[in-house]
Amino acid sequence: MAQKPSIPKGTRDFSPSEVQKRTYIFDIVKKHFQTFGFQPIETPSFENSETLMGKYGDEGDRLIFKILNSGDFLNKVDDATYTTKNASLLTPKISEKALRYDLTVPFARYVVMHQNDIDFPFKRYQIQPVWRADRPQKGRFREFYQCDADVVGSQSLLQEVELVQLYDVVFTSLGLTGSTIKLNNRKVLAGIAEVIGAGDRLVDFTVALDKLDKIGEEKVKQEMMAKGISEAAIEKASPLFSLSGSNAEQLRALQHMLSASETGTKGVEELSFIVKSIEALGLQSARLAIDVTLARGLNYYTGAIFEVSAPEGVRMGSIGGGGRYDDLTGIFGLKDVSGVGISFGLDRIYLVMEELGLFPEAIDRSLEVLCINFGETEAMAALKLVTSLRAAGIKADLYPSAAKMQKQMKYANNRNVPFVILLGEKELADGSCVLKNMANGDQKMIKLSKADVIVQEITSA
RNA sequence: GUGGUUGUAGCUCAGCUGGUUAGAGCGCUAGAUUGUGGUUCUAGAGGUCGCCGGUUCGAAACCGGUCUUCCACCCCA
Repeated sequence: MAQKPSIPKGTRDFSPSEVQKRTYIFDIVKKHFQTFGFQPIETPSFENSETLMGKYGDEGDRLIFKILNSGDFLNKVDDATYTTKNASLLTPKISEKALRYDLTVPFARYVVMHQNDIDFPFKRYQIQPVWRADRPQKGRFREFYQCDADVVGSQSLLQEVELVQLYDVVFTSLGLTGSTIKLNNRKVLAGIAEVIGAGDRLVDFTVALDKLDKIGEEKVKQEMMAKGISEAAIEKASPLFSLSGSNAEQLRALQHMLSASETGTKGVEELSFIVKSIEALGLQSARLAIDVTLARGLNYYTGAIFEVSAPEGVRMGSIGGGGRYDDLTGIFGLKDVSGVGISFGLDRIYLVMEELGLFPEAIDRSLEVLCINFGETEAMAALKLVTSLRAAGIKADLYPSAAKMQKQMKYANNRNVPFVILLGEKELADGSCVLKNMANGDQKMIKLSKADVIVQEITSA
């Protein structure tokens, strides 16, 4: 007896209607990337391990899927290394390649390798799957698509402004109105840490601060304390916990608080520029909100930080994020190339849209008309008709065998086909066919010579 | 990586403190209906109870392991 097949945890199969819906999202996103002047690139599914390892922190290294070397790979390991059973020592000896963990690091590698062929500023977009050996949860998979748009080679803050616009346009097009684009700046965070005297604890400070909306003020303070941040420093930072009001009000408060910090002041200026520009330009449906508690990975961001949260009432983590990184290509030896990018969490966007019922109803209409098969001679005539309908761009098909009519009709019904054509002995005799509207049951007799009338009926429905 | 949770028919799930041949709804197949689907009625097919091992006269149920699902943490899209 064959074993029941299965797929690895955290991976998914996509059925026809799911693929259709995903394609719908992809197409909208791509369309807007292109209207903003971004160009597509693709990179390999797997990279050399050195390219990826150490770029995402220890946690990241653990989550990278390593690919075992081919051949008799254990033979090449010396006994000493082998017997230590130390994964971090042994892994580099038996694995030289790893699956892509995100699109940003491979992109940095790409820019460095192709720097002579690229005209800067380079605006590229990339939509490809990435893999993480994470433990799956809702909206969290081990294989998922990332969808990034980055600009490298320009320090202008106008790029940040445009990326906010891009988020707005894409989410509006998808019908995901009412999403909030949260904005922060790494320099502001650094400034705060500096002013309160916890400059050396920047990462611990921001990681804790990032959890404010989730675990509350008290627990954040506890966590900061546990990480060794002094009580006095936490006391100085406490105005942050109750920072509220409009973007302008928050900016004023930050400006005041950070006046002693050069970095912090610079950060506030950058935030102000983006906020004012967006106010002047206007957004279609999204809201831009300053959120000083927004931290994100922190690993390579140096300026603006973005994060998009799903519309109110949907339980889902962020559906997009990004930021400014001043020295991403530096790790591969190319200095002074500033970049800024955003990412769309397509799998999560899909889940949110499904939950809110935002996909167009006709999206999985894979067939617009089905011809019933009445037998050899009728089928020939039907196929001729189907051919001309297809030439006119109609998704048409002929049932392949002269099965019972009930069966054929049921098939049409299950496939959600809006029209059925009946071309049997009677119709063939006077050169016509019957076009049946499956939604209301109406039937029309139409001459076979007038295929354009049939096309008209189908497309206008 | 830590703690918890889930797994029974194609799908959604019942199945009592262990006790005959494991059930329902939906779906599927066939018929009522020899040129008409979505409604109705009738009949039928379909399950080594996730997998491996253990306890027991007897396990879907109890125990151990493993895989999977979902959740919280870590981290993140």
